[in-house]
Amino acid sequence: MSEEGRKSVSSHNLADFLGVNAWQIRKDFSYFGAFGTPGVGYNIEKLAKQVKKILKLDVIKKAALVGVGNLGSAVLAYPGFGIYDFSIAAAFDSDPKKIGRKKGYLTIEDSSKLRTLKRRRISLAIIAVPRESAQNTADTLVKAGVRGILNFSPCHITVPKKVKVITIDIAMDLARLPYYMPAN
Amino acid sequence: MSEEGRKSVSSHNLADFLGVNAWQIRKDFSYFGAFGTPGVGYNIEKLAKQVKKILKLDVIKKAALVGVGNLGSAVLAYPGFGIYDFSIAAAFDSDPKKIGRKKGYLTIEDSSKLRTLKRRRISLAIIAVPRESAQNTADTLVKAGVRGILNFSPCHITVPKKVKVITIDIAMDLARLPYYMPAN
DNA sequence: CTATGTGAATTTATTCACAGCA
DNA sequence: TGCTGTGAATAAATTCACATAG
Repeated sequence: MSEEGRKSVSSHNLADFLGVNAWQIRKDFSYFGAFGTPGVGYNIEKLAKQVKKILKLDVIKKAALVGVGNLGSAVLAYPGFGIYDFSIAAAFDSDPKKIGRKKGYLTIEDSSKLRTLKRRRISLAIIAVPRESAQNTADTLVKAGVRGILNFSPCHITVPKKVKVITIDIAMDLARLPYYMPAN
Repeated sequence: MSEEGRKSVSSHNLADFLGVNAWQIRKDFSYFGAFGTPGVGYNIEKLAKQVKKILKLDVIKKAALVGVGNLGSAVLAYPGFGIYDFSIAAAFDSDPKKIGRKKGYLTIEDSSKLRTLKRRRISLAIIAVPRESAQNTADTLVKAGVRGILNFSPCHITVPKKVKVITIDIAMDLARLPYYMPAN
């Protein structure tokens, strides 16, 4: 909306877009303070800034990718990170044939260099390695100071409480569909 | 647990595993009926069957993949579908260089053949095409009788009410991490 | 003695309705 | 007049506590 030159948006606009009710939008915002203008709506720039702050997206974050196979390559090519002010700042693999190769704007590094992440102030990582190596990779990442992990392996990963893991299990997401599909 | 030869599991076991409370497990199950044995717990085979039924996972489902790029290839190689009794039964691409090529156990078909899905009784699809073609692909899938779509493009897809779409936005999932990470 | 299943109590979330500001 | 922000009312989910079954 901001890119389209719009200046303000009402709770009703937002509600329609998201498929919820207007009062729900207002009530939710109100828990974090009052940042709208009665009779007008919410200033779009200001609202975006507030929401980013609430979601802790107000500092630009760098993420490392571990595993540059098919899935990892797809992550590197993913066009959607910019909108959240994220960037993939490093890519690692353990395959000697890949190490040193360029992939987009990044050079693939040896997985044994993961410990440099702390020095480079990279605190997020994406795990796109085979299931067998997922837990090992996670352990190494935690030692390297990583505090948030996005895990694409279909397995449970154990980490210290200070670290947050979000696992994306493609099969499980596919399996959610039938529940919402009408019979026949 | 079943594969490990265990026969029964208590609400407390399950709760520990999932990180919730035992009464929550029992209450949730109770909404769908009573299928435990007091003093013993839940029969594992029976429970799995019940849960699959509740989640509409009791019939084996076939899914089609559209877009065999990096992400699509990763989906084909994904080892986790079996546990939900799912299989990828067809793969499509619009790139002439890919059509006809084998990819694992599947031969890549021309996207213009998507309409054969109805005849082949495939009612689920995974969209792994570039963002620009996502809506078009979805429209074609809906015409071909598909009722559930797993969308990997970072964009909103509009479909008739009878069709369920689940969108996985990798960037958004990554962006969820900072909220749960302690400061510094 | 152990573990389920469920009413009742409690807590939390949603919805309403409207006062008040631009 | 249009839209926000919020107390109050309603609805829903969670937690407790215990009767009951193996």
